[in-house]
Amino acid sequence: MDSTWVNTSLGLNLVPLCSADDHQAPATMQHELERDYAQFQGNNALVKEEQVASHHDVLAEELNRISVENKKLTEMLTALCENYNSLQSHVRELMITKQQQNNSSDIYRKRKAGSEDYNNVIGLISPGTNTDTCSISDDQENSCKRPKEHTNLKISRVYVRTDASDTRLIVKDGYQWRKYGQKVTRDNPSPRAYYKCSFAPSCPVKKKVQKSAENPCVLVATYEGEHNHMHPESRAEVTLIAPVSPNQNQQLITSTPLSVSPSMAKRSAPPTFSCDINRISPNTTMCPQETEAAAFQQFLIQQMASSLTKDPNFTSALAAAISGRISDHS
DNA sequence: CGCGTTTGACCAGCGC
DNA sequence: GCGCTGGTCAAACGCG
Repeated sequence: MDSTWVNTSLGLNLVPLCSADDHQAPATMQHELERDYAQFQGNNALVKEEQVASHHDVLAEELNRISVENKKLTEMLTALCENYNSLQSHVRELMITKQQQNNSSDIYRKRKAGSEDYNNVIGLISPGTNTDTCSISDDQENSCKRPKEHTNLKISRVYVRTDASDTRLIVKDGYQWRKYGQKVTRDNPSPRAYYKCSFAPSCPVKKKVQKSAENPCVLVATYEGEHNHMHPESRAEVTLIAPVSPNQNQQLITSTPLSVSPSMAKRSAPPTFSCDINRISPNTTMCPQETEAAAFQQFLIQQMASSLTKDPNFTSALAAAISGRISDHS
């Protein structure tokens, strides 16, 4: 990796340090400067050459030190990129493994397998409560649906973080939904709510919302079908809703389809995730695919930042660089 | 009064 | 065939 673009300057913009004892009157300081200048003029030419040579040595030493520091930072950046790539490939392998398991197993013909899959995905993407939410597109889940009714149904899931105490099964995604049923399922104490898209009478999209069995702070919204109409709002509410709001304590972050979907498998190249951070802010207009991509990028960035701060080599090198800068100026 | 929600009943698929 | 389960329907209800 080319290191020339890496700015090794810490940008501290330090002024020459002086001790507390040096707070002298300006007149005194000027007097000392004049005395030093007189001494300087009094030196012979040999002394001047020695001083220039000494100064040159100092500069050369400084240059070497910066070069070493630059090299060290470049190595760390390279290692970071390698870790990022390995993490990405690991996630991809997990997705492929899961897809293969789905293909090879008949359990997804069973109805209950669908809800088990919910929990598996949650455990895979957010093993703890530290992560927010994500979604996957899952065309393959068709296999666990009634084959006569759902032949070309597009199914996607969105995970929404909410209050565990919030019993409302509401996921704001900008569309208009009409609730037509609620059911308590066998493997989850939380009821499942059934919604139909009510924006267009002929819209076939349905939505199921249920709290995760493992993490009651997570709402799982399953979308079936595709809308045959435009989004009802130009500014969709598929947004991150600030948790400070007491009534709408929801944080919806979706991710790039992690995919288990045949559509993903058809792609010529595996999905890649750039390092651009698209901060999801309130009232951001984003389609579900865009929010998924942005959220997954953010998830990866958080993972990278977390691993960086936990890396003792990185923190020690950073501390050394800062202290080196300070000592140089003092 | 219109619209959305609630909730018990009903239907269909699946396993035993 | 029976029971279990998920999904859907529709009457009752509440709210603005």
